[in-house]
Amino acid sequence: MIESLTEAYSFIFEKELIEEMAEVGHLKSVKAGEKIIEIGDYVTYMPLLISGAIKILREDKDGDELLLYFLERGDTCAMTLSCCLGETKSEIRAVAEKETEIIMIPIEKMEEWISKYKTWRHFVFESYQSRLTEMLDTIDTIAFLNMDQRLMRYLQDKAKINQNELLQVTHQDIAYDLHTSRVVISRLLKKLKLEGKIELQRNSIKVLSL
Amino acid sequence: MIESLTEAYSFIFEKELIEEMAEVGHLKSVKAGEKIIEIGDYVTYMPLLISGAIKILREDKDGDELLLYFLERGDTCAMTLSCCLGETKSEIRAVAEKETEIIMIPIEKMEEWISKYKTWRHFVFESYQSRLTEMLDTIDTIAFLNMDQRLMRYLQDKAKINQNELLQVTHQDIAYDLHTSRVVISRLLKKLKLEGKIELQRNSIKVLSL
DNA sequence: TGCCATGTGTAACTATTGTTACTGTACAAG
DNA sequence: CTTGTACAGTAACAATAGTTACACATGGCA
Repeated sequence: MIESLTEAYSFIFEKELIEEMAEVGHLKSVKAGEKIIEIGDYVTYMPLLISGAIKILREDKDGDELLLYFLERGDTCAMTLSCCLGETKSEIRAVAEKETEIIMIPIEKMEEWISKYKTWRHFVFESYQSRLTEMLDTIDTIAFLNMDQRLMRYLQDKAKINQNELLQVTHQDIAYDLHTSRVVISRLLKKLKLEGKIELQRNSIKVLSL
Repeated sequence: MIESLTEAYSFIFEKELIEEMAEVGHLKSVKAGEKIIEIGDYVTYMPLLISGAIKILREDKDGDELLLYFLERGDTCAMTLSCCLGETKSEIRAVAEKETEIIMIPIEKMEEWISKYKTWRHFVFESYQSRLTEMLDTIDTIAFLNMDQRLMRYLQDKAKINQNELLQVTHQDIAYDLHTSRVVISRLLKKLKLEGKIELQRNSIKVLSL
C-alpha cells in the first residue's frame, strides 16, 4: 500500500504521513460501475483516490440522476469531507467510472491530522476549493449552456477521464447522467455527427474534437 | 466593533479570538445594491457578516447573471475563503441585498487562526460545508425544477432574507437573478397570482405562501 | 397639465426540450 | 435459423421557455 500511496501522493505529503496512512487506511478495489457511496449513507471513512476515476451524482426526489463531476487520482470527495466533519448523511452518490483503487481513511484521523500535518491541512482545504470550483463549473454548464453544448462537453470530459477518445456508452447512459431522455440524446448526437464532431457506432462514440 | 462581533459570534468564538478580530479587522457598512466583491477581484480580506444580507452571483461569458445563494448573519463567503487560501481571483460577485455590516479580516490571519483557534478552524470548515450544501441546493433547483417553481422558491427565499413578505422588486430584477427574461417572469407571476400564492402590485410582490 | 421614464400586461411567434410510439438492427442464446 | 433483448433512429406532438413587439399604466417633474 505504501507504494501506491507514495506514487500518488509523495509530492504532497511527507513520508511520516504516508506511513501513517498506510497503517490506518485500507485499500479497496472497485470495478467500473460499482457503487462506492450511496445517498443517505453515514460516511465513516474518507476515500482517497489512488488510480481510476469516480463519478459523483446527485439525485432528485423522483430518483432522477444528474452527474456533478468526475474525480481522478489525487482527488478526494469534499462532500465526504463535509459529511465526516459534520457527521451527516451523504448528499451524493459515488460510482466508479472505471476500475478504481481507493484508500479508506477512518474519519477520526481527519481532525487529528489537520492539527498534526500542515500538508494534510492544505490538502483538505485544496480539496474543498477544487470541489467548489467544480460545482461552479457544473452550475455554469446547467444554467448557461444548451443541451447540445452540455452533451459535447460531457463527451469530452468522459474521453479525458478514460484517456480514450472511443467511449463505450449507450445513449441511455448519457441521458441518465445529463438528466434528460434517450430520444433527446440520440437527436443531439446525430446533430453532432453531422457537424463532424463525433462518429457514432453501436455502443460506442468516437470523440473527434477534444 | 467588539459589541457587534460579540453579538453575532460570541456563541461560536472565544473571547480572545473576538478581541483579536476586533483588533485587526475593520468594519464596513454597505447600502442595499452596493457591490462588495467583483468577479476577477483579488481578495485580500475575508468578509464576516455582522448584519444584513448579501447575494452571491455568478456570471457567464455574455455577462448574464445567475443568483447562487444568499448569505446571512454569521455566514462568510466560502468562495472567498478559497480565494484567500489559493490566492486566486474571485469567481463570483457579491452584492448587498439590503443595508449590511461586515467585518473585513486580513487574509494573513486566516491561516494563523486555523492553527491557533480550534473554534475558528471549525467555523472555516463549517462555512465550506454549508456553502457546498447551498451549491447543491442551487444545482437541484436549476436542474430539477421548472421556472415557475424556481420563481416561487426565489420569492420565498427573498421574503425570508428580508424578513418581509412584501418584496420591493421589479419583474426585471427577478429576471436577472434567475437568468431569464422579464416577459417570462411576468407570465409566471400572473400564473402564481391566479394560483393564489402571491399578490401583485407595481414595484412590489406580496408572498402569501411562505 | 402634459411629458417622459419606468414598469407591467399580453399576444404571437420561435426555439428548445420532453414524450410517446413505432421501426429497424445487432447480437447472443436456444 | 429463430427468437428475444438491448440499442438506436425517427416522426409527431406537447410542454416549456425565450423573443419581439406593442399597448397601457403610474408617478415624478418640468
